[in-house]
Amino acid sequence: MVKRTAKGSARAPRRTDSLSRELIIQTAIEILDSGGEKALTLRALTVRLSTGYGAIYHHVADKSDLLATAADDVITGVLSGAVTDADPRTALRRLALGLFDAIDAHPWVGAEFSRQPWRPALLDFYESIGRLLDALDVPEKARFDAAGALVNYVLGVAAQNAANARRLAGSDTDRATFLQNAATRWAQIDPGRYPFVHAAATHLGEHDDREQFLLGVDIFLAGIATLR
Amino acid sequence: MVKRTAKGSARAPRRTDSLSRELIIQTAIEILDSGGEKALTLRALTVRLSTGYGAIYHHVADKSDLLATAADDVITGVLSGAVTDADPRTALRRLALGLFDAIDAHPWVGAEFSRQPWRPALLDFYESIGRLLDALDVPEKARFDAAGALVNYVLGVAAQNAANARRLAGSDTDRATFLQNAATRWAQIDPGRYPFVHAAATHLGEHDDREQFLLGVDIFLAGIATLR
DNA sequence: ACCTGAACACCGTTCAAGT
DNA sequence: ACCTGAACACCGTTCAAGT
Repeated sequence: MVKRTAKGSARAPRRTDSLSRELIIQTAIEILDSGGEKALTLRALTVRLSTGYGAIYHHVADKSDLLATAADDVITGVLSGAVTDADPRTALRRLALGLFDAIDAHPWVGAEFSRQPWRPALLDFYESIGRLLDALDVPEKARFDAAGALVNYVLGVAAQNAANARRLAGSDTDRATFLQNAATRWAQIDPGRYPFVHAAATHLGEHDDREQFLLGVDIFLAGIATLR
Repeated sequence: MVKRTAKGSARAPRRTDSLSRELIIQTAIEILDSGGEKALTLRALTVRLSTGYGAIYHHVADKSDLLATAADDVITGVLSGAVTDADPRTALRRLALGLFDAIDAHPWVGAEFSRQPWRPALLDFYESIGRLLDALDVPEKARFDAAGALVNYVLGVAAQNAANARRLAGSDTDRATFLQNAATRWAQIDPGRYPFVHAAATHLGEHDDREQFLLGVDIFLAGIATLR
């Protein structure tokens, strides 16, 4: 016997969509995207969903479950869109760039996967890398280690992006002035003791994170070619 | 007028070394090494040093200052010991391995530097890398990006080591059974859909983190050689 | 089954008060 | 100057109680 909604029409019928795991996770993603990892608190979630703590814990094991699932959700679509019909080198670059862009747009995802690189959501990523290395004639044993190294590189960049985003979210300076500050600080470094670091400060202002990332991937691919 | 210590001899003269920034940081390092990042709380520090909160905040700005300085302290000696008289390739491998071993011994240091890769304590590291790339005839512009990529790789591995250590510290399973569990979980992955990942599970048990790290460095150096 | 919200056991940090 | 420790403003998580 389903009860009729006897009081459903009192007041403006506040949408009746009850709480669900999916809704909680989507809301968490919104909070994370707009305010960063620090902004996602259970309190913030209860307010945004106008519910209580217990309601959330009924659908979600704990906060780390919430964060991990949110990260999975963001990354899943990105990786499924990867096309692998191009030549292996191009496909690998595309794959790495796809992950870079997704993490660049959602830095908290980078922090999460750098903590938990073995999440099932990354399975397709590993599998694609492995197959592409195969296509590049990398021997089986080396393929495993090479894939690991490449993933470490990608997630290393991811973690740094996340750290940068956290720093920017904390202060009220924007990216440009942040880089400016960093550049001037680096420029003050003693050129006698640290000639390379001092010279590097020159390039800091004009450098593009995405391009630098891609150059790293290229170095990697060139190195992998020697394993054949 | 310096007061004479009139009551200094009452009871066993409990060593008179008063609190200092250095003592606080050394104690923090001990706590971090034995219990991981989670174990370092202000409470734990006050107990271990038998003092109050204010005493600590008198010598240290806040907890992140404490963590950063502790990480600096651990890494400083390691990098100053690096010898650079070997051929550049060997020296680079040695440098990377030195950082790997230090972070392997103190995983929380890896987490910290992956969050703050521009700490002054890493200056010598960057400088050495830059000079060695110079010795390898890498053009100046590419040298900057190549150094960044290499650092990203090293710190990416560092972050993963830290994450693994955190996971092991949390559970009561040791490293061997942890790898065992991971291997069996990976082996259950559908070999039809994920042939590479499934095959990789075979190597998981016999693989050595340090060796895999070094192979990554070698791939990198081989790739860098093509930039000449 | 699904939800509420007070309560609990923690955090880092501050600050009036002591010596 | 250096230290004490109660107090504050937060956390994540639990759980008796409601529907």
